[in-house]
Amino acid sequence: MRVSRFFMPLLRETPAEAQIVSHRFMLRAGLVRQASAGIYSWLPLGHRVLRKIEQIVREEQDRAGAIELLMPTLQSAELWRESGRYEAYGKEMLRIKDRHDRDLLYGPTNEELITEIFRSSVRSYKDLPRNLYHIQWKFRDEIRPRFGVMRGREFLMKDAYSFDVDADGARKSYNRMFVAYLRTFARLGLKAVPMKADTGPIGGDLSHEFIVLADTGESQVYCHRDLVDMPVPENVDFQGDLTPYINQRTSLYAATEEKHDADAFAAIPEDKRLAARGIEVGHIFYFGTKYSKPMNAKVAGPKGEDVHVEMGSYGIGVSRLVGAIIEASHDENGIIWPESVAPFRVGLISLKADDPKTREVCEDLYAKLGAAGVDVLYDDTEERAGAKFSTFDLIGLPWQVIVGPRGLANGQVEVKNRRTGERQNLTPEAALNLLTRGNG
RNA sequence: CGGGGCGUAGCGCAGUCUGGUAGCGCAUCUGGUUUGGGACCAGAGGGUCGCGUGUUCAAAUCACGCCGCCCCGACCA
Repeated sequence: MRVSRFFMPLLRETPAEAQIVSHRFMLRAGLVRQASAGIYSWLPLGHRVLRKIEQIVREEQDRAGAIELLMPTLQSAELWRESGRYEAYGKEMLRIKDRHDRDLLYGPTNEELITEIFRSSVRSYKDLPRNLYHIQWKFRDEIRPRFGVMRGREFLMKDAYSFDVDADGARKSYNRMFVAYLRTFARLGLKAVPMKADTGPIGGDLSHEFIVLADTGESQVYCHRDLVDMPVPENVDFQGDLTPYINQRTSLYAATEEKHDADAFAAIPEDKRLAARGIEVGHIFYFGTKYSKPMNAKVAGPKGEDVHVEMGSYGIGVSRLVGAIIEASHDENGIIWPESVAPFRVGLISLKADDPKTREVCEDLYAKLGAAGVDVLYDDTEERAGAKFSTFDLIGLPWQVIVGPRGLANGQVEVKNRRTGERQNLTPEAALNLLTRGNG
């Protein structure tokens, strides 16, 4: 993509409403624009990041055996009356009437709808287990939206729902999501710690929140320090026994404030105690028959008896993750994207767009990087060099290739790593080689 | 929803107390000089002062009502 043809409205000054660093950078770098309180338009740069996160989430859900579908944003109130939550949910739920005066709602979550889909189609325990998920916009009419996309009213969420014939199976489904989440957050460049959590209005007796540690986090959390850098399971057999991965983590203390046990925390060796702020990026629940009973979701068991299915639900805040990643990865100059979610992998900066030699080298690199499958944002404008440097540091692409007459006099371009600040002077061929390595 | 604050050009703000017909910086456009870390000079464009009602010869400024947004608290992926 050429900057001269892209749509990337940057702000040089920070809008007054942005209080935390991720919100400031998201506005300044042109990732989002607020449409109204807690509701955002995603501009091209932000949209690319959102899609990349979504894709990683999708791949790890699929790997763990979950199956994607797509449910609507608007739901009929009828189903919610069945579960009793139409009354219970309160003002957080946005209620709408259609032209026939029928009650609709903008879904804050989808347990009722997925249960309806399941109960109308599945009859036998032989069709279990199943885990169905979708990635869809949700709306919760927060009393006070804040922190940009971290606490919006409209947000993109991955929510999965598991169905099992018994509690033992449900526990296995829960464990599969637990491990899938560890892998997902690691791929997003985050250190997320699973913590014992409050189940809230969704209910149930087994629940973990996945917390990214950040000073601006909304939750107070307590855990054993070793959990933070614990390596992520590789080459997982999701059909096999996952309990060792779970036990490894749940045997160490980790809890959010609601579930905090001061005595258990004090039992941790002092140098391993960690009390910190955190951002909740995922939440998994096992809630048994909470919805299958009132909504009568049953299958025939092995002996021909009717059993209410055992369910769990598993959320990841996709749009919130954009903010969380920035909170966890930035410096004073701007965002530092992990390679896996960067809107472009490489920024190609022409320092003198009207110099024939500079342009020739840039165009050649742009074409060859593109041909090698590398996402490149090529600044071909006639802006001044300093402005371009500031822009690219702000938008945080992992690599910058800086091309100008001064370097080309020695046959070299400069490759800068955004995270480390490390610079190398290389021939254009060597730069190309470096940036296409390991990029299929 | 309770408490506090803000709404004036795309962004950041001054002007409001003490009414007199709107200004600064950045951004934008034109011309010129520049050109490796947010250039300089000259000129230009851009504002129903959030909306409505009222007071007044006259309202960004005063009064009342409404709307929007932000911050602190209780709730949440």
